[in-house]
Amino acid sequence: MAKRAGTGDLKSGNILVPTRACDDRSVVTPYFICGPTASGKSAIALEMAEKLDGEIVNADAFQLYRGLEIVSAAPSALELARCPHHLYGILDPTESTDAQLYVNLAEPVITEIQARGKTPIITGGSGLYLKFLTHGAAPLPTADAVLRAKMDSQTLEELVLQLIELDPVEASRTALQNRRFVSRALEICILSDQKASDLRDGWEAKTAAISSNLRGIVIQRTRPDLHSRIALRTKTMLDEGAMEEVAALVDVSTNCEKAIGFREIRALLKGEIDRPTCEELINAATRQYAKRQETWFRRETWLTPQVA
RNA sequence: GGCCCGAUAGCUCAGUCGGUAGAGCAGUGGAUUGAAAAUUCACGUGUCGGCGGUUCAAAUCCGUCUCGGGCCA
Repeated sequence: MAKRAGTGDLKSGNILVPTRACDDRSVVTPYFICGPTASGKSAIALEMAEKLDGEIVNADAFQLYRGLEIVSAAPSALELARCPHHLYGILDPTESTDAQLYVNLAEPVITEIQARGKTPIITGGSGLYLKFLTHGAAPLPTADAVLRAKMDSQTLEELVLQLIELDPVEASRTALQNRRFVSRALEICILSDQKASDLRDGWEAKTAAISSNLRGIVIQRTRPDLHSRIALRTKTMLDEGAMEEVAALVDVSTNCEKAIGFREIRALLKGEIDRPTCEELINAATRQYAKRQETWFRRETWLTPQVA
């Protein structure tokens, strides 16, 4: 395992690449394949796996789930057979997950692949998960379900006032209209009994140098191309069992039920909407998601754009 | 053929007493460190169906034509 010097208490994001200092050639640098949904990451990942003698590691928040294969557009059995795949269908739909949990799952898998002398091909579109994996997590307390439930019952204004009182600096940096961001900042203050602004402060500087040692691509397509691929995929999903899949998912975590298509297909199953409406709702949600992903990956300048 | 209703942003529609128009959705751009397929911010010029007319001024009133939808023949 290569440990980067000078990253201090960074828990992760520093074990994946050889350090420049020792230039450890025995560690195989992972290869990242990113891009918006429906851009064709899986196909390229398979190609790369064959070219680089690699194994594929999932970086998609919803393909982690078992029983959500069709809706989450996970690799098919045929694709899975072409090379070793990791972290697909490993969570129960009743479970929740988060970025740190993902890293905890992914890091051992990646180092193990490296230990076998194979190339980890990390592919997926969950920007935050990838960011945690590549750049590590700030030393912050983990989410607390009880506290979150309590905060969910408060108005945004109440939360904002509390944050301003506990940590005015963090409040000034936070988008105060964004309930998620406000409650997370507040949660950090309450759980750690420290200021979120202090805890987050040094972190960004520490991660600044990491990008230069990462390698990977971000797949780019024109919007019309991407939109037509999305429409085709939605149609295929619905034609090939997405309704049965959702019907079978009775007990799901609130996390899991946020999968695009889940609510829409449930409404279709209940007869609240018709098939064309369902398809269009899924398409629109997917297009919007793809746009957000493009915005996210645009900032990951270490990724080499690859026009598909 | 006669009568009635409608025609306004890509879509669905609002628009008061005449003062040249604005919502939702879609779309575009941004943010983003433990819910992220989440959450959130910003962005609205369009022959107001066409042509005439009245008026200082027409999406708005009048006439007429076109296209929908309905009712009566």
